Amino acid sequence: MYHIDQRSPVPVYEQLARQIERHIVSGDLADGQKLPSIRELASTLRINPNTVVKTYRQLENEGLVSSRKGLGIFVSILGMDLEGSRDSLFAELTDEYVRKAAGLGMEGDQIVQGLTRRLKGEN
Amino acid sequence: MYHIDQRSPVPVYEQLARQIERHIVSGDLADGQKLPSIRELASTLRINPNTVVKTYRQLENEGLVSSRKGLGIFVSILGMDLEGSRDSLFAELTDEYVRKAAGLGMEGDQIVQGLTRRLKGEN
Amino acid sequence: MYHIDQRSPVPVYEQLARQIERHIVSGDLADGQKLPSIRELASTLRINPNTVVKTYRQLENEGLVSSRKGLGIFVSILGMDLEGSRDSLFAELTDEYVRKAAGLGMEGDQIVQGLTRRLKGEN
Amino acid sequence: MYHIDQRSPVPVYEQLARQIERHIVSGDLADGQKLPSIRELASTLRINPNTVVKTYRQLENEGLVSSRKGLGIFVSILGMDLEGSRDSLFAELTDEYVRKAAGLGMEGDQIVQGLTRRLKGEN
DNA sequence: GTGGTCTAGACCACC
DNA sequence: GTGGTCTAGACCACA
Repeated sequence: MYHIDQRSPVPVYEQLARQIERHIVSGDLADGQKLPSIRELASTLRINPNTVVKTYRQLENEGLVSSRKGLGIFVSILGMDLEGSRDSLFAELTDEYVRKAAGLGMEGDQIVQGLTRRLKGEN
Repeated sequence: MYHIDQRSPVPVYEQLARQIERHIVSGDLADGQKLPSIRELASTLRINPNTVVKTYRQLENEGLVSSRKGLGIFVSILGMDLEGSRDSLFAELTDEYVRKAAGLGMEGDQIVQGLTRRLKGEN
Repeated sequence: MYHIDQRSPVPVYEQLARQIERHIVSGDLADGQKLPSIRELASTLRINPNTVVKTYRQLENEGLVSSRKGLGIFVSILGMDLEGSRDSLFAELTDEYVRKAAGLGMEGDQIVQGLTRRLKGEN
Repeated sequence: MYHIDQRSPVPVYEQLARQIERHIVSGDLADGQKLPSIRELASTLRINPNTVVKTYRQLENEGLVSSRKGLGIFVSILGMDLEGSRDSLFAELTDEYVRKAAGLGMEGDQIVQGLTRRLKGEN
């Protein structure tokens, strides 16, 4: 479900938070839905439970989830502009992608073509 | 010339190495060309010379540059498949991009459309 | 356990890496075994922790060890041809030895005899 | 004639000095014999003339050669115990060899056997 | 506690 | 001037 790269310099809790954030913003995780328990998620991803705690705390600080003692962690996005957030995150992703591809000497059309080909599984 | 984000979790020496790598692989820095001296680059980027040393050492381990005492650091890509490296790096970038966008609930066509729109500056 | 010659032109971190490499390749340090912590080894050898970091980093680049944050550095030689590495290292040592002895005017038999005598402690 | 490893941490002038020392001690270079001129040796080995100067100066400090202005550098080993020096240098070489091989888990007999095999070109 | 990064500043070898 | 090594000491992330 989630993909963790232990060797990445990006902290594990950060990688996880960003992935969950995308799932929430995409609507994949609906409002009010319960997230996996800390122990369960830690066990599944083979990471330290403390790391999951940190992830959930961060998401809570960002106002994406809220914890209810004894019950668990729940998606909590009342009144949030989901579509706006999604577009904003996608714009960030895209800019980073274009910037790095530009560093490889590629320009607009080439990037689009390269992406299209890759999506078709041609290379 | 190079852009360092001090707040990124990616180490400074790694950010720098990846940017120089792209410049080399893109052909922007030709074989045999001299890179900026350690002290000069450190001064320009306002980072410690040791950090630049670490960057150059990493590039040397990757076989992209070679250092000559008293002379400097030079691009050294004899017998390297530049085009292959470029394609490989682009494929990595693209896969990461697609994976993250997929987390936002987007599929192939939507991603291409979103990228195209962004490149046209429509949003 | 390890012996560092501060006056040698060979960098301290390199001396240490080569000695640990031999211990690993010889099987003295088994796969998965934990190496001494950076601070501990630095303290024992009376060198700066950063120097040990450099040693461990080099061994990691060579694929002999792998580090896990908060846990330590571990021997990691999955799928490595240990015996081949050992033979290769021994061949290097031997060639260097023979080359230098040849510079002293000694030939095959004399070298073997000299070595044998020295091993017996006769001189 | 002489073999220089530019990537070695051992300074070039030191590598060269040790090789010439061995040639002198072995009798290969007899007393009074003229060494190659600085420019000639530098040109042959493709190193900086200053480096050869440093080598010759070091050998002079060790009392193995003496320079005569306008004439050149000459082997000068009057009254030296050549055989003793040779044995001493060989003992050093051998001890270093045995120590490193021991680090690979090899003991006396194995080392002798390995050396013999290598000399016969069997591996 | 662990490893990892970064800074500051020193000294060395080579050109 | 160049790169290379080492020390000292600080701060961070992870377990």
